[in-house]
Amino acid sequence: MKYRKIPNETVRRLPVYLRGLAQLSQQGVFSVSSSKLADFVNINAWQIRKDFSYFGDFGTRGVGYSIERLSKQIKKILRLDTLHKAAVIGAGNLGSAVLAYPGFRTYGFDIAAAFDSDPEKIGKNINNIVVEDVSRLNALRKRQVDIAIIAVPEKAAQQVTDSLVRAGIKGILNFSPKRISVPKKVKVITIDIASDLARLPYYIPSG
Amino acid sequence: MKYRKIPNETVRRLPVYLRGLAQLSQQGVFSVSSSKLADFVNINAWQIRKDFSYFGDFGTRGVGYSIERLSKQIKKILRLDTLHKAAVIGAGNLGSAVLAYPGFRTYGFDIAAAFDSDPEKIGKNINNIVVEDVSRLNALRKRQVDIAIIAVPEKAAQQVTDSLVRAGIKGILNFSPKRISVPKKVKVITIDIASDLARLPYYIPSG
DNA sequence: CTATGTGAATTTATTCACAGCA
DNA sequence: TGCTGTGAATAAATTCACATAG
Repeated sequence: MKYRKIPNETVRRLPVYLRGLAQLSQQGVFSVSSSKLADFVNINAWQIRKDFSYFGDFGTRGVGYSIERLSKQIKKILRLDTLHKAAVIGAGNLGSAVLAYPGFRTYGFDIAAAFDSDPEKIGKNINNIVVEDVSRLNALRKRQVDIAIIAVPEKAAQQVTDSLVRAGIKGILNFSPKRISVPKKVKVITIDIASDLARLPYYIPSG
Repeated sequence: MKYRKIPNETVRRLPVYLRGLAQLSQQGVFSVSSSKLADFVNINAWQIRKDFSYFGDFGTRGVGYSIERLSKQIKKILRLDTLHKAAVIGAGNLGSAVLAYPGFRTYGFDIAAAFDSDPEKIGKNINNIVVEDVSRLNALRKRQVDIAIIAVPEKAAQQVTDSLVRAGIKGILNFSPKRISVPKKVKVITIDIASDLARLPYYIPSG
């Protein structure tokens, strides 16, 4: 293997592989070929092999990949081998859903705190987490939280973002459709639910 | 303009333009140039012009684009000019959040029904919609619902999908991380929240 | 003989640079 | 002059095909 820039699309697929491997592992399987994994996660076998090849030789020719070894490698690449603490900002419907969402455990995240500005919500216990006042966001640095999930109304998004940046947050999962500005050292990944829904009709044959 | 295949990525951006235009319109603006819109939605001006050029000549040289005209065109392309009724399957945390999500109105969707299998939830009123028994999914065809949003636990996803397909659903927004199989006439767009969170640490400098 | 790993070919998407119209 | 629309150039990602290792 020699060095090549890793495509963004490859990085996007790695978590999918990781989850597939976790499921296979739970089924008691120890080894898998690229074509088996392909069926399982619905991505072509050659794509899988190409993706892995950017990082090194993970498999054994004629045999396949060791699920444990491969999972460890992917976790390492994605930096999921160290614990990441995350905070949820906004304890409304979406924020509560995120707090209760079981899917994050798979990747080893610790959802460690929740914040809101509404006095009605502050102090409430959601899924074993007590909602704190959003004015205390600056304490996140000392609590070693480096990831934030923004689930606040659109108009509050930028202000919250600014506070998060000041609190030393390094990565943001943003559910607000509003573009948010951050210094370039901070990585933002946006999930724009309404836009995704909005392109569905395009693919639906009319009539 | 001459015919060219429309890139998927272009389709992905159209809803973003549409929302930007709606916001500008609300600010009382009637006309916008590609570079103004570029600032607003955070996409390059040349990208915007190229995207529009796939569909025809929307602008006026030297002037820019009429916001009303352009919005209408994009809605037509995305088939958002006809009403689409959508149903939410799963009235848990995520489903409830979706039911209450204000962002769909922007694109003219009518969230018309909600379903769950849990007797505790059936009959509950969430955001003015009464949760129905999931066994009644087959009535969706006659109610002219053509889009479904799946917010059920992973293990129920495929079964629910099969029912939806039988009920004549044409498009699915899928929040379940499990791959779901559908006949190819049905379009699925998946939002995989956990995977998106999982690639954040990759972009965060270690240490 | 099987399944990986990877150059090369192809396809897709982005970026540029500027001709052409208002 | 200002801003669109678009070929051509570049870059990125996917797909192929096969040499190579176990």
